[in-house]
Amino acid sequence: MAKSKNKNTEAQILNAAKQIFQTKGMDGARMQEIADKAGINKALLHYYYRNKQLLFEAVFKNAFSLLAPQLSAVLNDDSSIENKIKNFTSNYVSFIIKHPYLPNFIIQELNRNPEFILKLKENKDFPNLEKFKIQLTKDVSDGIIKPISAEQLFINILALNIFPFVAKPLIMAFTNTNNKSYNRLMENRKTEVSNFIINSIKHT
Amino acid sequence: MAKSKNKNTEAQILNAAKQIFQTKGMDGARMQEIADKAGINKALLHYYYRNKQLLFEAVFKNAFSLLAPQLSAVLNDDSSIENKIKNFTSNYVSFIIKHPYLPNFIIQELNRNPEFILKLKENKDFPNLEKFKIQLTKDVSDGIIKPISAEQLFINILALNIFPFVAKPLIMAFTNTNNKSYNRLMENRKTEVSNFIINSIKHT
DNA sequence: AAAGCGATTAACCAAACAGTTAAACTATAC
DNA sequence: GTATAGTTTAACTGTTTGGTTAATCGCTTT
Repeated sequence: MAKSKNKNTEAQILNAAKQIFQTKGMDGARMQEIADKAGINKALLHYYYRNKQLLFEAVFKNAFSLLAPQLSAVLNDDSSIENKIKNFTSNYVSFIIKHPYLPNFIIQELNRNPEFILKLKENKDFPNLEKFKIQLTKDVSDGIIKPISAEQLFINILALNIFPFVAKPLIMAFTNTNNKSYNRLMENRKTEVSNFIINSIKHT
Repeated sequence: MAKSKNKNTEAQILNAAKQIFQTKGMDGARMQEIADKAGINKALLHYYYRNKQLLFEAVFKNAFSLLAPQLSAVLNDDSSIENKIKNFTSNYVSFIIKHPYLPNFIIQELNRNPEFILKLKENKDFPNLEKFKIQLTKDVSDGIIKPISAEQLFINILALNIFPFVAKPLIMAFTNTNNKSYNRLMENRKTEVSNFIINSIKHT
């Protein structure tokens, strides 16, 4: 515990920073608290990451790089629209359990600083709707799926999956659930949501 | 401008505080900035609201008291489920245009401090699902609506309506839209979303 | 063994910040 | 007009915070 130092310090910092930033946000986070959680001196934070802003950006980019592949997977694999929706919906809940603060963190910080996303868009792995759009247009003209724009459908998929986690405290209050029963609700959504979407768009 | 003082000072403070807190959050807001926006001395803030926390709570409760009736209206009026969904969906967009930062503010601050909602739940105007639940159960057993739990349907309605505003910067990036074209998308959702929901739940 | 060098620390600094104080201003009542 | 009470301000205070500095530690090289 005392001797395992040096090269993994950077990772320990990033990990501690992740926890603090994701729960408290940029403004609520304290460099001292991050240092404490990493078990190091505060000056060492500045040694590895010059200042708070750079440390924050490292955390943010790392967080986004976890979320983006989840979305790109839906948009770019070769299965049917129906399967894409089913897979994404069931996978997303499992993903969130591993990273409960992530979507809220990303949304909150992008609202605080919307220009930030421009940097992310330059990345070639940034989720892109083109393929999904072509596939959907074809399914619509083939009469498999009722007319709907790719953008609207994509927004609906994201909304139905992500929102319940982002607005968890609010929804818990409205539905009078505790943590346990809320998780049961979310577990049910793995199939509930995809059925809801497919019911809506599939031609009968 | 110089002489209209005294009794409306409190309102001016609350209004300035609203703008600052709702855009920057509790942690990002500065008492000095609120005082500047209200055009008064910082000490006067503490004269009317003893400290930052109390000023924040006044703003938060005020914000929530604007949102809650929007939801209670859907849940408690006497029209059909279908009409409720239609009305809420078209009204909500208009509501947001007047209060663009409101849903995000509430969600963000409740995540920061989930116990806060307990105070709000004591209020008798707090949105309640009971009536909606009874109505939906009846419609389901009458074969008008496909089986779905009131909680899940309610979550879906909220998600589809609120999420696009909460996650605006993110969705703008994914859909490659600017402010103008994004607003057009939102405008379309006034009918798009209610059709999407009704298509999904209505028995054919 | 000592020179060299990256990693780590304790102590420090200046700016930012929430909150306080005591005085000044303003209106109304006597 | 002056006493009174509520309102507003300038100046101040104590603390928190991001960031810096200079010294020390520990490892490798020679």
